[in-house]
Amino acid sequence: MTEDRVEILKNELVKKDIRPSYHRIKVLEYLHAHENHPTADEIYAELHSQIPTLSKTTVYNTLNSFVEAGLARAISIDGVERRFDITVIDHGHFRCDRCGAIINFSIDLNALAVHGLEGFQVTGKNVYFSGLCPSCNQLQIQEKE
Amino acid sequence: MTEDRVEILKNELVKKDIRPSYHRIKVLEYLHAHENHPTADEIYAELHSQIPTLSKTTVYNTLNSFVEAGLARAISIDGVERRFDITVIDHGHFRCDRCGAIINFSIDLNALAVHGLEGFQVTGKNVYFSGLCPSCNQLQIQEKE
DNA sequence: CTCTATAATTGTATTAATTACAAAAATATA
DNA sequence: TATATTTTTGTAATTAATACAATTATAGAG
Ligand SMILES: [Mn+2]
Ligand SMILES: [Mn+2]
Ligand SMILES: [Zn+2]
Ligand SMILES: [Zn+2]
Repeated sequence: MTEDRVEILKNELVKKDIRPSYHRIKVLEYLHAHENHPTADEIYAELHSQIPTLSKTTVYNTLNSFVEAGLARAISIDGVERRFDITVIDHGHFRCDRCGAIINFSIDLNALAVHGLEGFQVTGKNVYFSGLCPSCNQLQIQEKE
Repeated sequence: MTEDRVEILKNELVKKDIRPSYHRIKVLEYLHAHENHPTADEIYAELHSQIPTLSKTTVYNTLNSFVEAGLARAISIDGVERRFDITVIDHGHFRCDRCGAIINFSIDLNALAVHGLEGFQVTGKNVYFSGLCPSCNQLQIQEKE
């Protein structure tokens, strides 16, 4: 990890009024390096192997503060565990029912016609699709033969 | 509960290949009477007061079988607990960050332009919005004064 | 109707994600 | 340097949901 890379991460935190502690930088770095929607536990497992003193509570606290500050977003597509995503711009999430993979897709939410939310202040939008990813779809077809 | 009402509920279950046991009819009846997206625990609490022998496991089993059969849908908008909805036709869900109310809204999902899911088989679609409902929005404004 | 196989239900134990909280360590400020 | 504040730790608690074996109810055969 180069010095200026750390500076960029620090700056990202400071801009959101989050003090750039060592652990917070590490969590943020992890999120940038793993955009496949990791769980808190996956983040902890990886970072704990590098930083043996790291506590799981710190990982949870850090992730929650990131979400609250709008630096990351939490997605709860399967209802079992929350996952974290450093990409906060609007996009949808597809979850494969078979292999569990979570894949981004692009959507134009502004084009979505909505009725019944007159007078509501909408601040968050999540679109979750589910089904079978291409490879699992193939496997499913082969099994039926 | 009139006799023919029970017959209609029974028929609804049989059509989905679910045997119409007493408990299952009661859970289905509850879902029709409470379309405000109850949790498994809320359903259990109410039915348990009428049927003291009812087990929570039965409520969970029943709800899961309803979802699997496409008779109801599960929504996990807050990431904490699953909620159940007897309305399976496409609609979005708004959750108020302040009072926790979950409100339906109508959407035209077919009009939603999606890119990045070529080759995927999409079988489920969920749209979750969040923010402030009209009354909570008013309260929020008043507090800031 | 009686017997038996199958399905449904119960109740308890267990799992697992997340939070609560107080003590300890680190950091910033005077 | 001394003190106040923030961060982190570690453990305990919470809680939604599932696992599973025992019990009860139901349906079909004879
Ligand atoms: Mn994403
Ligand atoms: Mn609904
Ligand atoms: Zn897959
Ligand atoms: Zn509200």
